[in-house]
Amino acid sequence: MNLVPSVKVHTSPARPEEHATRERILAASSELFSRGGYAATGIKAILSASNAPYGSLYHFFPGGKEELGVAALRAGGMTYLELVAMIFQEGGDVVAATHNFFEGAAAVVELTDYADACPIATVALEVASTSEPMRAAAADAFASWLALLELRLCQASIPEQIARDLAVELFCAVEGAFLLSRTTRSAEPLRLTGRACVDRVAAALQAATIESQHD
Amino acid sequence: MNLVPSVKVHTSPARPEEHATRERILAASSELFSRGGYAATGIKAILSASNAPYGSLYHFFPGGKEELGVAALRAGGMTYLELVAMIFQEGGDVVAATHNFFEGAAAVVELTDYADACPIATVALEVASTSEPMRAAAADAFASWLALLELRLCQASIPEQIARDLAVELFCAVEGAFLLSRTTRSAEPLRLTGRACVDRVAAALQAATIESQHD
DNA sequence: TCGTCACTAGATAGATCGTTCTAATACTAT
DNA sequence: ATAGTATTAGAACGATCTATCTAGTGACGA
Repeated sequence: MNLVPSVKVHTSPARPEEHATRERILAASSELFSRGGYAATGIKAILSASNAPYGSLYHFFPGGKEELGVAALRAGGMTYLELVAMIFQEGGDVVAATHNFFEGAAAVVELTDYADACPIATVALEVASTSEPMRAAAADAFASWLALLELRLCQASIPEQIARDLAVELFCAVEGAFLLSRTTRSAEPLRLTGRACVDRVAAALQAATIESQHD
Repeated sequence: MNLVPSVKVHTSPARPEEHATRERILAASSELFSRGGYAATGIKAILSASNAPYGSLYHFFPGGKEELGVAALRAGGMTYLELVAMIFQEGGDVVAATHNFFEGAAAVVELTDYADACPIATVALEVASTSEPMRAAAADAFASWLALLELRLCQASIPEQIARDLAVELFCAVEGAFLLSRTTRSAEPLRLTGRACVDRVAAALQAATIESQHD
């Protein structure tokens, strides 16, 4: 008996999320959905982009296109959550992080010819009134971003209630700027609202600091 | 010869935009596109919603669905421009107008069960990278709103450069809040960002007023 | 060695898509 | 009355959509 794993590892189901084909389908879906929307992106386009056959898709996603849409929203939500976590590091400077976030977003939008912005927004608006599972998945993704942002602002000594509101305001500013930037094919709205958001975070931070001196 | 128009007026081509069927198709398109998106809305759904046959659609919109999409974006842009003009009246209080705008939007979103928000945003994100005519139509609509908003802020004695930036910030806040409200099925984001925007307009107004006293 | 299971592969079905087509109807102007 | 134009009406077409189905492959355990 050979206790040592064989030379060829192949697709080992040891780790639950190691299915290469599944990941390829998911990555292609997330990208294509976020760019052209859910309804406009066909199954065939996803399969050819991920080099996978029909069989694999319905093997990994028995629920069909809608299950794939939910999974893609979740994947996009996780990816962006990690991006936010990367930029808004624990104990870091939230003002600088806000600046870096908007600058990074503006750079990405320009580099991708105004195609890649928010991985959720396009689909979220599309399905908000027509697919409850997908709407809920999008809402979960948004909520996870807001929760992390609120946490970081709190950790920067901003009061919880103000931090919560500020997180929503930053989110809305980013999403609105994404919309305007993609539509006008210009990164200026992102940079402009970025500067405004930096000012607001700085003001909230200063207000919180001054307030704490009164104690 | 009868110089007086006959009793029955019928569909008189005297006025260029009097085609009832055309208007019905356009209204249905604008509504359905803005709710479910461009790709997900079929021609048949539009025709049955507007009680019109195929023949009429391709008679009034020879360019097919894409021309209809462009026209719907233009129509939605005009409708919203009139709404902004209604709320931000010339010589009116821009702070109160900002408040009214967000409150009105929140009320509409709630009344329509989170279906009707921005008539442009969903389609704009969908087609930004795939249909240049529609992308341009959406950009034109956005630009017209921003221009009017900037004008009203200027007329309220806010310096032009600040007014321009503030208009973009307000736009982004509204659009982001629309996205979040529709996705989470709650009007709270709209009211929250509304309060923040009111504060910012008030601050810009006060700063402008104080600045003018130095002269 | 054989059976089992996970996955691959793509043909096929049935529905729906956007568009075009012919024909009929209504109204205007002469 | 008649010709001409605008509009209506929906059948029909080819393309494409999502989903299902059968068959085949390769790895692993008994």
